[in-house]
Amino acid sequence: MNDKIPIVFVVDDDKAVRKSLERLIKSVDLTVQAFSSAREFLESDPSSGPSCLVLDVRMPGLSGIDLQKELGKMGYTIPIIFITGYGDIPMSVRTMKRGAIDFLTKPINDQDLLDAIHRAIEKDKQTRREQDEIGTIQQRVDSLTPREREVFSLVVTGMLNKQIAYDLGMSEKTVKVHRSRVMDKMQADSLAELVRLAYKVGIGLSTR
Amino acid sequence: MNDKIPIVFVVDDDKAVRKSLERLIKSVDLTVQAFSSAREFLESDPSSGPSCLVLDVRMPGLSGIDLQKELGKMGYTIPIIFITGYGDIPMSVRTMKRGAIDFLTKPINDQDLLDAIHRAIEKDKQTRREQDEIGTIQQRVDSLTPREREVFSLVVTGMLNKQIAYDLGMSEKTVKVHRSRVMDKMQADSLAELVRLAYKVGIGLSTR
DNA sequence: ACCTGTATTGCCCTAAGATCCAATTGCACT
DNA sequence: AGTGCAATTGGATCTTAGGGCAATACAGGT
Repeated sequence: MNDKIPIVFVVDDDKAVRKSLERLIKSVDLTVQAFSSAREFLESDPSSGPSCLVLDVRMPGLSGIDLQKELGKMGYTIPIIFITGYGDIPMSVRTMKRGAIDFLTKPINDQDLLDAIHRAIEKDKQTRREQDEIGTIQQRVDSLTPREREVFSLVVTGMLNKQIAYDLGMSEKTVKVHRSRVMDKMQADSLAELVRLAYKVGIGLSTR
Repeated sequence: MNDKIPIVFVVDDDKAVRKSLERLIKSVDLTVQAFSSAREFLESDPSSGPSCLVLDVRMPGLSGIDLQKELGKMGYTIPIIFITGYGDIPMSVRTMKRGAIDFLTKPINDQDLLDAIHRAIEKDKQTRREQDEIGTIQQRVDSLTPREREVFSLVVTGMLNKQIAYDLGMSEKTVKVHRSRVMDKMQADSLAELVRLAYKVGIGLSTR
């Protein structure tokens, strides 16, 4: 997934600006896909590879700010670089607080934009790496039966089979069986590994 | 440590502004300490309790921006809220990218500032909690002998005593002794706990 | 009625970890 | 020379974990 070619999305209602940005971005061998409205971007397929979004703040219909909020609500984490001709400080600060990578004012300095794009893509790659990893782990957790999950969460807190058995009202042997299946399904070859996996998906933290 | 009374530091060269900010902040039962220059703040004792910094961007001598950079270099993580009468977008964005909590323009809206202060203090509390925790763990790690540390880092990757012994060229018995001491010194009562501790100080991650 | 998946438990055996006691070696510091 | 710490190893014992084999029980779906 991470070895795909990065894509830079551009959303700006001004055709001349889009053309100019596309040229600039292509000049450093990045792939570009431009949209003339936020709506259009929202209706496109989300990228499966590393990407970022160069977004005009001010547009008719859904503004860049609105789009950022919308993507946030939807759980999208694509890094955003704002560009604008008519911004003010409170606006730039709000977007930065919401996680924007950068907020550039026109006239845009080409190098600043390209730097921001590269930072954004690196960040997206990192985010995707992490999300891929927890996604894989979560799938394994999902494959556990309810009982296995219970045993799992107690095992990773460091409890002995004996204690787990008492807690869940079952025999020690049963715990062992579940425990063994958990190790199998989670593809962990040691308790240490299992604890690490649990940590990443936030299991067994209730005891702290 | 975290139960101490929060302190709000104010750094502004304008006496009238300082007075006004002090009044505002005291009105919500927070403790304030004001400085008239960045230098003065830098030479004061760092706060041991939760705190934040309300900082004027523009000042004679070391500016607010400079102070932020300086604190960054020194590894200080105190949350900063900038206030300014003469700012521009690039400046606000740079400070936000460097981690500022907020960037407010004059005339300052009282409620906005108080909200930012509360966010900042909450964030500082959280940071301190985390740093306290890893500090405690690190102390324990430091109390380990070199050999114990080696065994430690291999144990938390899930290796068996037998394998560790082979890797380090010692007998299995010796590994057990070190392992036992590690558990003692780290105050871990289970392997799971030990792995968690290691994770927090970044030990045993080289294998991933 | 039959099959599958899940949950459960017993018995037995092996491997691994935890503890206690005891002893040797090497190094740095006094 | 003597002390103290770190590293090392052996032996004996006890507790845990893990796996194999077998069996029972129950719920759902075909």
